[in-house]
Amino acid sequence: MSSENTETRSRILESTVRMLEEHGGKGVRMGDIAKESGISRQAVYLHFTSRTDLLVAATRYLDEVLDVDKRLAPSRAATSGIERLSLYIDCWGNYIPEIYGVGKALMMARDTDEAAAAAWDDRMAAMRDGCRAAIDALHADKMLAPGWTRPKATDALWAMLLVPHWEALTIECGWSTKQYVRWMTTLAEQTFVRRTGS
Amino acid sequence: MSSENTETRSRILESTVRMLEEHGGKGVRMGDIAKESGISRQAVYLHFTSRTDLLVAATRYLDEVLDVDKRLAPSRAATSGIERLSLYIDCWGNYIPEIYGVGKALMMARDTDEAAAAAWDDRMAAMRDGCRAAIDALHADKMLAPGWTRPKATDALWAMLLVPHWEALTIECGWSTKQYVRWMTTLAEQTFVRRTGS
DNA sequence: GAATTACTTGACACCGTGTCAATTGACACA
DNA sequence: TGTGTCAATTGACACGGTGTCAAGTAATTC
Repeated sequence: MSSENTETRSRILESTVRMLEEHGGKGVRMGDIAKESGISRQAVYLHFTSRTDLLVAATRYLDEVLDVDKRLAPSRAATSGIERLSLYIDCWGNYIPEIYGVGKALMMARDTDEAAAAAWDDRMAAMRDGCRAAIDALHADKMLAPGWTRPKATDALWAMLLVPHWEALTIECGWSTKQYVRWMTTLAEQTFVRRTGS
Repeated sequence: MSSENTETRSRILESTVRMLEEHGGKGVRMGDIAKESGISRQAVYLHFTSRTDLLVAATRYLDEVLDVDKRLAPSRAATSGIERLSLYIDCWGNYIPEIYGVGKALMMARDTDEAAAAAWDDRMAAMRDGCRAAIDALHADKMLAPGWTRPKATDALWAMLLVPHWEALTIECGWSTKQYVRWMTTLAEQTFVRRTGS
């Protein structure tokens, strides 16, 4: 059921993403999604076994639409650690606002639903891999700032890139995505890149 | 009702804090608190109008117990901006683990309860005041790093000190409070304190 | 014309919060 | 000895949202 790819299934996913985006991930119920899809509430359960299942599918769907792999390509192709780091942050910083609605819904579902927690943790683990890769690249260049072990640097980079930090700066403080990306890049570079006395 | 200070009321508050602490703020229901207080569920509602009301009262109660004002005194008495900044971070970093359970519960309640959101925002605004004061002190010393306006620096400091960042580093990554405080202090200093070419 | 598929309708169980009304037991004061 | 009051108890219930179940419908296919 959740593996098929019917027309209706896609409509549900589209509505879900649209509504979550619109409402910042908050207060969107199964019934609302059904209505938006021009379908009965129960029909949604014909395609997704639970709200969490739907949310998880929605993130996957969105990742496909946004072509995450393509977006990450530049960072992966970087020739230096510094470049890799800044391209990764750029990529991530522009990605967050696009997945924020769905992500927020999933983050909130975490509180009560074990499966949602696992799904979100999984995504964050993937993000962490990106951080680790950037730190490793820096290390390979012998450009990792002194005082850091690679795991600790990965922890620190990962933590500063998490969604709530973005949320605070953009949504609460009103920073633009551009400002956010600039600041996180600066912060990461001043933190993790060895200072060469030029 | 919520202003009185009966024996039972205190027992409820104690149980609430204890249970939230124990369970990391998750999955503690009104009935659980009642049971823990040796009281019926309804009796809790005799002292607190709602779960949110109870949570808010619990944070206040905890602040009293922890004597927050006293803890903040050293930072307030600092004679330089740098000192103020680092003492504030030290204070905050040691405070978070003690209020984490209650804070987490309040943060989670935010999602569905307007009043909880307001209460938490209020606390975060207070924390922000501390940040602003530290940045202002730095500025007064002409030690605020170039490139920062005071509001932007306040935003950035505030955001990096938010609970989810602490949560990621300590709970998810396993850093100790000491490590967290050291790192946040370093991070804040390297970010906001002007570098004097010594 | 019978079976299959996708969907609808409506009822219902479960959970946790919050409300209500009737009752109990203790203490106070007269 | 009663009367009033106060804190708390008991049990029932409403509400909102998720998830389940069973019966029915309408279109497609063989």
